[in-house]
Amino acid sequence: MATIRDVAKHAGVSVATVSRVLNKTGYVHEDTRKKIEIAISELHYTPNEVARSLYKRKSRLIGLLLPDITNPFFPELARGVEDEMRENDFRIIFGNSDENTKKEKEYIQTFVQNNVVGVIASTNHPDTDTYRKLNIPVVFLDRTADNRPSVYADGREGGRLAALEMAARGSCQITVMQGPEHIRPAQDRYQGAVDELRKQGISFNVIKTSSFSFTEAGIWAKELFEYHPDTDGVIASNDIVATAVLHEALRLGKRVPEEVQIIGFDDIPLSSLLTPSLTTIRQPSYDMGRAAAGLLIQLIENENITHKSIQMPVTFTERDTTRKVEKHG
Amino acid sequence: MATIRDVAKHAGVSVATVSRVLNKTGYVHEDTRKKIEIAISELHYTPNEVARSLYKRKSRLIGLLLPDITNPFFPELARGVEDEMRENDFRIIFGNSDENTKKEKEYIQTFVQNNVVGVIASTNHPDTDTYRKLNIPVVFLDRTADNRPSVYADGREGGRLAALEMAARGSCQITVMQGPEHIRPAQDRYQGAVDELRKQGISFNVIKTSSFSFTEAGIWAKELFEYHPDTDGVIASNDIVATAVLHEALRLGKRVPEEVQIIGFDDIPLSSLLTPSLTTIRQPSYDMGRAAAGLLIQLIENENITHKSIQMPVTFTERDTTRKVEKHG
DNA sequence: TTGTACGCGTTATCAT
DNA sequence: ATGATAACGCGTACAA
Repeated sequence: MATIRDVAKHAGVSVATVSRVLNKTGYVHEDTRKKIEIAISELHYTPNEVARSLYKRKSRLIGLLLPDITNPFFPELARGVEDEMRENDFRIIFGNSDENTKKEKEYIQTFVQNNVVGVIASTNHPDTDTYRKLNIPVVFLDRTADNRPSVYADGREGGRLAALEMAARGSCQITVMQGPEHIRPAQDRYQGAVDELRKQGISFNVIKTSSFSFTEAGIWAKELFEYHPDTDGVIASNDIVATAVLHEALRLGKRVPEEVQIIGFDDIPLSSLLTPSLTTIRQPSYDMGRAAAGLLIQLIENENITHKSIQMPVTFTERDTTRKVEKHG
Repeated sequence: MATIRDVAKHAGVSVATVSRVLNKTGYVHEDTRKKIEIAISELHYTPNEVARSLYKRKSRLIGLLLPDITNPFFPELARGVEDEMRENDFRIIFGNSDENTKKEKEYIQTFVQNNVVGVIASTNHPDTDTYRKLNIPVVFLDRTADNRPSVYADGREGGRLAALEMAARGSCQITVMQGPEHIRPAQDRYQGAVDELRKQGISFNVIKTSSFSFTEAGIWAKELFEYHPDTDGVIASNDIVATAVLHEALRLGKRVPEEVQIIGFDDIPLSSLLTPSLTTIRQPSYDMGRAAAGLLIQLIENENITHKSIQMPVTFTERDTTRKVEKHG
């Protein structure tokens, strides 16, 4: 790899001058600029980001920490982050935390060791030293932290919407699936749904689920129809669980949506390809990723910005696991 | 952030000695080691990876370039790569190429600028200067390159298997979906299926598809049943397309697998949750990711290794979009 | 066993 | 308008 020195020698100037044209800083004669540009292209020179980063004590790298890219909700987020970052010439060091505090810490540490200029994290423990003592900007994505920049969807409203629409479509033996306790957005959804159901005086059952994994989803689904066989409406904690519930309902010979209605949460890409296609509360995941990246960039470029958070709207996305209804409301 | 100098001062020794204990190199008295270790932990010192990388001209970073993390096949690969890399203390700079040569080039360039020690790439153009002129190890993942280290599944055998099993289950009006022309593994599968079908003297139709995107998959599916309404067996180019075909078949009131059998390719996580669940040719994606990472690490640590490639086995994964059959063969 | 000093490739300051 | 040079934080000869 050619260095700035090689370029300088090749062009017959000093490294300082080369540096000036590279960074468009200070004055440099048009002719020498030309010479230098020629030298650069002849030697295929590209600046060493590492040396740059060492001197300036900041890189063009950001850290992205997600629970598990294998969960279909996260690739959308990641892609949003990536696109926005790429357009602004930032690159991403990526890690999966598995919601494991130790892994989180390790990743955050190596992020810092690599001089990242900012971090986007989806964590259940934003209020720990791991993040609090970080002296670079952090944006929390999907999971919120009070008083810290974050981007998340309105889970409560989502839960409310799900309950509202399900009730409007005539289910009266509703089972609400309560997502993992340690995942705040899951609890928000749950609360939103429960509040609305109570408000409407509709009785309901609850099934607790402790993860969002594909393999376990099937278990909760079985449990649901075993404990509450008369269920005629399921508000699932997310689309993965909803998919498992749909699968199980059909396996049991129940007609969907005639006998059982199902509403998911997230709107992952495959939801629309299921049969029947899944009615769900949509989160704008890709846009959330982009928004988080945009916010982080602001924070990076403008230290003293008011710590703002962005709550994204959710939308009831009607498909075929719910019955049609006349315009209501 | 504390530097090695701070530690040295704090411990009353020189930076060289501190460096020695950090890297476990050379001799250092037990007592001074103790002092230094105390200083390190008191100052919460962690070495600056950037300075290290600059000096050694190599980092602990590798570049991972995938077409699109939003395609459900890739998260598995990525996760495999990540797990193996993390266990070996490497971190990952990640990018999506969208199979776009320009983005690829840009990413590879910044990978180099950041001193990555190796690259894992899933590209359709491995035989370009972008990769050929790279003087760090590269492993091609999923997409092969002749004579260069790569990890990929046996697509041809997969196609053959699909045709074999479909024929054994009595479909005789088979439609084969031919994946995107520029994606080699897609063509391998296709060829494998076609060869077997020809060998068995079974007639078949072909539907060409030019992408693996969710949105377009539905279009090919519609096309399929429009052009070849008498199809009683579909060999899809991957699980996404298969899912769309299943969706469309059911929408048209066809019974699956009684009237139409469907076999996908990949075995993405949701395949088993569809109703009926999808029979498919499984690629061990996660293991492929791990294998690629493992191979890359070997290449990094041992320059002069014989350029080996790893072909992973595919397996017929029988579920409910194909009919049951007595043990055959 | 430990310390001094140089170099990794840049940028920025200060002369010229 | 341009050049010499001191940092940035670390690792390693070489000297002590």
